[in-house]
Amino acid sequence: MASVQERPFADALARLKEVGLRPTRQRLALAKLLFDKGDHHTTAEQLHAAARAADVKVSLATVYNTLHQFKDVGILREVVVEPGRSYFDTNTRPHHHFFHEDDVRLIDIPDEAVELSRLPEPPEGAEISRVEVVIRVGARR
Amino acid sequence: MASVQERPFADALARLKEVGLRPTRQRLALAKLLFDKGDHHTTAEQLHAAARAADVKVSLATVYNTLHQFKDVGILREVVVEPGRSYFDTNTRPHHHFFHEDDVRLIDIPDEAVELSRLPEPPEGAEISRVEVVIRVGARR
DNA sequence: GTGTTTGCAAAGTGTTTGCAATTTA
DNA sequence: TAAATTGCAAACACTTTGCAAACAC
Repeated sequence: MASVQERPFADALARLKEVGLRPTRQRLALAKLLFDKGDHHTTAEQLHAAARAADVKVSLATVYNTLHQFKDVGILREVVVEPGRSYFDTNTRPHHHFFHEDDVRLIDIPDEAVELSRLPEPPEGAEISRVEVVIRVGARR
Repeated sequence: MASVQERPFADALARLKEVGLRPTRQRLALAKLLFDKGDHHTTAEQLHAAARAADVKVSLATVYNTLHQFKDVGILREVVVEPGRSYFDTNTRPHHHFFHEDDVRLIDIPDEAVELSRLPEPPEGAEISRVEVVIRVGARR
């Protein structure tokens, strides 16, 4: 089966309204591309390409802005694993990642597949905002 | 006490010879700045500034090249936590990091302070090269 | 209408590279 | 002296920004 998500009719428009972003043509189109086909990871360039491929006219600048707005309202998560390139993850639930160093690609690890049985105290005056586990993998020699 | 490390008289020259890098004036100076004062994290800019401050003339390009050479021979580790900026860690032993999002700073977590009691199988045909845990922290509200 | 959003092109940041001059072995 | 390294400046990749035109409410 294709992409039945938690919310069966996950509607881009409703989602934008929910988070208080004006549903402009560009934002709607990008939201569709991002959220209508299951969890995945994208870079700005990739999303921009996907938009072009879908005959959606959006400037790269808008793609960047939109990705950050989506991140700011919490419907997207930014993952940094490579110098000079940001990945955005449509899965905002707690989970971790494989980073395949050969084909330069992120793969989700379900939260339950990782168990952190001991964590350090955060530094004085600080509190933990997120724990990220990245497992770097490469082709088996 | 100051910085008595594993190898008491950790000598920059010896270290470079060990890894097969010609001990040039620049590399020696950078190695001293990096390894003579205990484990820490630096960016290229920071190291360049430290060099200037110590009256060592090195170009930024050489700092970048040197950091990567040091990384390639395994005496430095690259840590990516922020888009658009690489940190280099003089601690190459297994360990993890706090990333303080307010003052944009890495803090070492000793390996024993984190216990990963369950790890997923790597994807088909791949093998794990490293497991990185980054605990993002912010000021307590 | 009014405030928001877009797209463009320009600017910005961190990093890499080509190459002649310099240094090291 | 042959090979490696440096520094400069130019090039790069990715990202952000300023601002006038277009759009949403």
